[in-house]
Amino acid sequence: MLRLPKRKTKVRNPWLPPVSQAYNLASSYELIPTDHCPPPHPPHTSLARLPADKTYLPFSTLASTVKECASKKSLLEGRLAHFLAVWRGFDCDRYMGNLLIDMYGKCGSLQDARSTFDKMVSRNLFSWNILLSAYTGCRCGEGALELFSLMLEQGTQADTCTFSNAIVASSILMSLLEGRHVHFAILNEGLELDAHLASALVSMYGKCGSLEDAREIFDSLPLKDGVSWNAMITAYSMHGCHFEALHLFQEMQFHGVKYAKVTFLSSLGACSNLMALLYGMLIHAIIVEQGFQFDLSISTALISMYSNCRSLEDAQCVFRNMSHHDLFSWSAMISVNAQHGEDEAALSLFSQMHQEGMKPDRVTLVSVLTACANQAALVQGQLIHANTLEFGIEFDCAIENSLVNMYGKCGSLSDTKHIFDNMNTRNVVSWTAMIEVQAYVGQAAESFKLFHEMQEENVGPNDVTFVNILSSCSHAGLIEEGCFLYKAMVTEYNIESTMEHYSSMIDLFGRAGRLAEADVFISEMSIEPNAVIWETLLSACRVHNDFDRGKQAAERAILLASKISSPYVLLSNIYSAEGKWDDAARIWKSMFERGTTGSQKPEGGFELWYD
DNA sequence: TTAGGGTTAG
Repeated sequence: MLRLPKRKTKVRNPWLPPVSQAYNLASSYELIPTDHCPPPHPPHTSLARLPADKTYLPFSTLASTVKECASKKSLLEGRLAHFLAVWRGFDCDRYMGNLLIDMYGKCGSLQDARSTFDKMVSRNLFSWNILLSAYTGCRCGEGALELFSLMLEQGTQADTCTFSNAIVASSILMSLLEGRHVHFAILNEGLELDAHLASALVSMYGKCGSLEDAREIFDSLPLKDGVSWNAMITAYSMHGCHFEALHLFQEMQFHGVKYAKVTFLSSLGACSNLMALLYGMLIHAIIVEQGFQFDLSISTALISMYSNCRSLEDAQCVFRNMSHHDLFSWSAMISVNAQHGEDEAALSLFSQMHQEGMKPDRVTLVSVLTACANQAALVQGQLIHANTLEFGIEFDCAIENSLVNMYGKCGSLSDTKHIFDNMNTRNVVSWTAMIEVQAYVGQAAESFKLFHEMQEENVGPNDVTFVNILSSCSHAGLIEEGCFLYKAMVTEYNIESTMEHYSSMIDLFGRAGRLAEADVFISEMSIEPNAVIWETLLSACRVHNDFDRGKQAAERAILLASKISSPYVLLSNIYSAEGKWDDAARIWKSMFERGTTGSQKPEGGFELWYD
């Protein structure tokens, strides 16, 4: 690490008395715990292995060592350099003190940074600013704002760097009030916004939910750099304004601003949310053009984007083309496969990951347990359950929820109950998973009991809880209870009906043969019914021999999803039941003519880009 | 000589 001048005299042992004295001195500065004896040999660092004359290092060499330790985030060597600075008496120097505070901050040791600052004989604006950025760097917003107030109290004049840090501290705390106070102070000082300060303000207002303020500052900037653009794009994506985020992405190119990794990650997130496959592919092309395609986090974001845009094949292609995989990309691909119903592939990826020596974390386990649940792969699920602690993962609510789901779907009710009953904390997902299991095995009474118990324990039901409880009513033929709960969901719990709720209600009426009521329910839906709704009605019509209504439902279902085979089959069954064999044959023929299901994507692929 | 903004992926 250090480049030292060669010494002519040989020093036998560098750790003789003078160093011990320095060590004690360092201990008195709380650099080294006082109960720690001086080491018989120097600590194992590259700095310590250097010749003895390191104890007589010139100031400039020590200063650059401290800087290097800061950039390498090497706390141990940084401490040693501090120790040597104390020994040489350089620690009283303000410049050295500032460097040391910065080093400790960058190495994440806020306590050391603070104690070095507190022991400084003389401080300047740099010292305050460096300590402030140490606080914000360690995401300690409260400490940073306290220091900011202390600084103003002591009459130190703040500059743009100080304010910039105070703004960052407010956004760490997500405190719009604090942020506005600091902004007001900046205006009061009459300071001009530089790029740093402006981006910090844009980001703070964005994080605190005041997009108008963020945009106003962004628009007022005469010269915007990449960071300002990224701050604004991130603000939009954070608040679901995905169109605006993508619009800025385009504008950025128009203004000739260079894209950065962050830009790609947030814009890919926007494409994911909008399910904008074509736009996502366009961004993928730019990523490849600018050489970002080998970045692990960008590749993982691409996998996620393609998966959300329902293009599993493209997600797999990105994964295949990665030079190596980290925990994030493995977990993403396992989760993507599980989400697309490719549970066997998810399990095989998990074992491949294991073979390659990659240890899973809790997120991986949650995904792989979902795959086990969907596959009803009890043995594999049990194996993963048994190895959880061995993977170094402690049981928490999320893992236990996945286990409840897995054992439930695998039909092992006693294991499900055992896990559920022994959980330390149960959230809405835990209760909902348990209600689903009971609904699945047809125990409506049990699911109602759980529904009441969860509320007694102050856990409110969510939209998914209602999907399961309604499905439980439907399976048990409890029409009135189902209608009552649906009404309560909308009026008392203020939960908006989703397509799943509507589908459950149609199923509820349909199973009971109350087809006219189901029809009325569909006509009163607040959203346009999709193919699943019509198909649910169609199956009920087939069971209860209401052929005319069934034909109408089938027509609607086919109109909305012409490539799904089930409505054709059901309609042809209706015609067969009526003895209309020609019509039945006509439907079969049109089903084959129209082809099968599959996602549509533009011609050509990007496999070639990676060659 | 020393400091500051965007942290996004499962």
